[in-house]
Amino acid sequence: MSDQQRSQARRLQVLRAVVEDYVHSREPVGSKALVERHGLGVSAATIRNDMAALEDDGLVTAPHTSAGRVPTEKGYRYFVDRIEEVKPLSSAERRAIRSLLEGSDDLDEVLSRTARVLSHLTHQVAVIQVPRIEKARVRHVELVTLGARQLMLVLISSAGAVRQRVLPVDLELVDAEVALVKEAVLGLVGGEPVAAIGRLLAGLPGRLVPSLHPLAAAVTDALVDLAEAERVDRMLWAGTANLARFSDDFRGNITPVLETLEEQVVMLRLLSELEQDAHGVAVSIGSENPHATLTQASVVASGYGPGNHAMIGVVGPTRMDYPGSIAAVRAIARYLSRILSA
Amino acid sequence: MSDQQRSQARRLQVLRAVVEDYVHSREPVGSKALVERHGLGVSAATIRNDMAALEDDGLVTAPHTSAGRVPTEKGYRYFVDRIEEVKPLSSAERRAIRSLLEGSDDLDEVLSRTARVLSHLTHQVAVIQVPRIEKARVRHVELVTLGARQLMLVLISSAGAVRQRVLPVDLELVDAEVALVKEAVLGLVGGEPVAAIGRLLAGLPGRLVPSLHPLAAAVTDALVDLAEAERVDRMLWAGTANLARFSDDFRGNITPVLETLEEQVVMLRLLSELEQDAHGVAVSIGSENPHATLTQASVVASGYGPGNHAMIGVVGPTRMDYPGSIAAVRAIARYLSRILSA
DNA sequence: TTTGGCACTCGTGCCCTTCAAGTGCCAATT
DNA sequence: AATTGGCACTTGAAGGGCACGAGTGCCAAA
Repeated sequence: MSDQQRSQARRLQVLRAVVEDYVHSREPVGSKALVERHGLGVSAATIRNDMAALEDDGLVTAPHTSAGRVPTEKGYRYFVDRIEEVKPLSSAERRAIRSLLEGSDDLDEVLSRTARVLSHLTHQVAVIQVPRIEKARVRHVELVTLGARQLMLVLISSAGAVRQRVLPVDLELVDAEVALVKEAVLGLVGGEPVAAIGRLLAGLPGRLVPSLHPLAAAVTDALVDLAEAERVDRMLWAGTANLARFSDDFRGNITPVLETLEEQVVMLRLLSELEQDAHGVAVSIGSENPHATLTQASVVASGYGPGNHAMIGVVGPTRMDYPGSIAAVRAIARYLSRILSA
Repeated sequence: MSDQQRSQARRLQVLRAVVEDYVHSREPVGSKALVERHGLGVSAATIRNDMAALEDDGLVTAPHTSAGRVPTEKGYRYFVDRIEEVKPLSSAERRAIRSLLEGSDDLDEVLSRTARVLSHLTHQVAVIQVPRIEKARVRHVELVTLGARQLMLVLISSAGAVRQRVLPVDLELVDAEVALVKEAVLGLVGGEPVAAIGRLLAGLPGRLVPSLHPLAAAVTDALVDLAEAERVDRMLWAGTANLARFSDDFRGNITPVLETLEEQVVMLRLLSELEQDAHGVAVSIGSENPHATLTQASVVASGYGPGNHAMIGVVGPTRMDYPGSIAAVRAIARYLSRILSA
C-alpha cells in the first residue's frame, strides 16, 4: 500500500471518528480528543492536516475558527454510503421484538406496536405507512343488515385489512334481496384487485332484476367509495417524546417536524419517493428531504410487506446514529414482513 | 353596596385581569399596565394594594421583588370556578366544525377528525377516548370464511364500532355449519351487553350437536377474547405541535407530556377520574393532576356520547385560555354526541 | 379607602476581561 | 512526501461590574 493510499484510508477513518464522536457528544470534535478516543497511531498535528483536507472536500466544517469540526450533510452522506457493517441487534433486543409483536392479529394493532418497538429501539420517532388496501385483492365482501334501513358494508382484503362503512338506505330491506346483491357483487369483484372495483361494478345494477336496482346501486356506490377512500394513504407514528429530548438538534424547534408528522401528506409522499439501496434501506439526510420542514431531519426507512410497497422508518435529527438506526429499521422491516405473510 | 363589597368585587376583577393579561403576554403583569389595559377606574397604587391582598390569599405571586404578578395554580382555580360566560364560538368556527366532521361514518375516522378540529380550535393538544364497546350492546356478530382453515369474526356494537379478528381453525369449514354456529351465538348474545358475552356463551358448545363442538368452542373463545380485549381503553390525540410551540410554558421541556400521551394508560385514567361540573366540563390544573408528569399542564375535558362515558378534551400549559378552551370542548363534545347518536 | 410620592430591590442588558480549546502554519524529522 | 512538535493566533464561554428600568412597598395626605 502506497503512502498516498494509506493516508486516503486514514482520512475516511478520521471522518468516521468525527461523525461517531459528534453523534455521541453533540460537540465539535477536535484533533486532540480524536487521537485520544480512537487509537489512531498518529499525532494530533497529522489529524489537523487531515481535517483541513476533509474541510476542503466539504465533508466537515468548523462552527468557528477555534472550534473542532462538525460533519456536514455531505459528510454524513459520505459516511452513510460507506457504512460497512451495521450494528447487529443484540439477542435481548431480538427477544424484546418477538415478545412484543406476537399475539396480536389486527393489522392496525400490529403496526402500532411495531412503531412503538422501533421508536424504543432507536430513540427516534418511528413512522409506518399503513399498507394500501387497493394494492391488494378482494378477499370478501359482506353485507350486514343492521336495522330497518341501515346496512353495513364490510370489505376484507387479501392483506387482512378490514374496512367497513355504514350506509343508510331508503328501502325496506329484505334479507333474501340483500343476499342476492351480495352474491352478485362478490361474484364480480371477488379475487380481483381492490383498485379494479370501480370498473368491475360499473354495469352491475342494470344486470339485475329491476326490483333490486336501488339496493344494488346503493351498495356499489358505497363499495366504490370505500375502495376509493383507501387511495388516501394513512400512517402511524410513535415516540414523539424522543423528538423533544433532542430538540437542540433541531435548533430547539421541533414544531415543523411535529407538524409534518401530523400533516401526514408530506411525510407519506416523502416515504413513497425514497429510493432504497441494495439492502432495501433508504436514507435521506437533511436538505436531501424534499420538504423545507425537514431540513434539520434525517429519515431512515425500508419497505416491508408484500412487494415491499409500504414503508417503515425513523425520523430524527441529522446528527443521528445511522448504523444503529439502519440496523433496527432493517431488522424490524424484515420481521414485520414475516409476521404479515404468516 | 358597601365599600367593602365594592373592593371585594374589584379584587376579583383584578385577578381576572391578571390571569387574562398573563395568559396573553406570558409576562408578569404590573399594576400600571393593568390600569391602562383594563378600564379600572382607580389608580395604580390601589391596584398594588389589591395585588398584595391577592398575594396574601395565595392567588397570585411575584417571581421576584421588582416584578409584576403571575397567577398561582390556586389563582387559576379561583378564576376558573368563577367564569361566568365562556366565549361562544364564532359562526365561522361552527361552520368549520360542521364541514370538517360531516361525511365520514367510520367511528375512528370521526374521532380522529374531531380531535384535529379541537386542536386547531384551541391551539392545544386534543385527546379523545375511544368509547368502550363493552358498555354497548351487541348489534351483530358475523362469521366470514376466509379460506380453507381461516375464519374471520366480526363484532358490531350498538355504538357503531366494528372489531374483527382472524382466527385460524384446525377444521374443515362447511358453510352450513358456520352458519349454524353463527345463528346459535347470535341468538344468545344479540342485543345483550358486550360485557355479558362471556357469561352468556359459557355453556354454548355443549348445547349443540357434537360435530359442531370444536367450531363452536373456537368461535366462542375468540369472541369472548375480543370482548375482553376491548376492556383496554384506547385514545387518540392530535396537535402535539402546539405543545412544542408553547414549550416555554412547560419549563422548556415537553418530554413528560408527550410521554404521558404516548403512554396512554396514565392519560386514560386521568380522563376517567375527572369530575365534571354542572355544564359537563371538568378542569384539572397543574398539580391537581394525579400524575407528576403533568404538574405543568392543565386538562379541560367533557364527556360525550351515550351516557357521556367517553371523554374528550385538551391538554395544555397551566397558562392557558380557560374560557376559550372550555367553550370549544363543550361545543365539540355536544356536536360529537349528536353525530354519534344520529 | 384611595392616592401620589419616593426610596428600594432586583433582573436584564452591556461591556470588559480572562481562560481554555483548538486551529493553521512552519521548520525539523523520518 | 508525510509526519511531527512548537507556537502564535482566534474565538466563544464564563464571570464581574455597572447602569437602567420596571415594579414594588410603605407612608402621609386627601
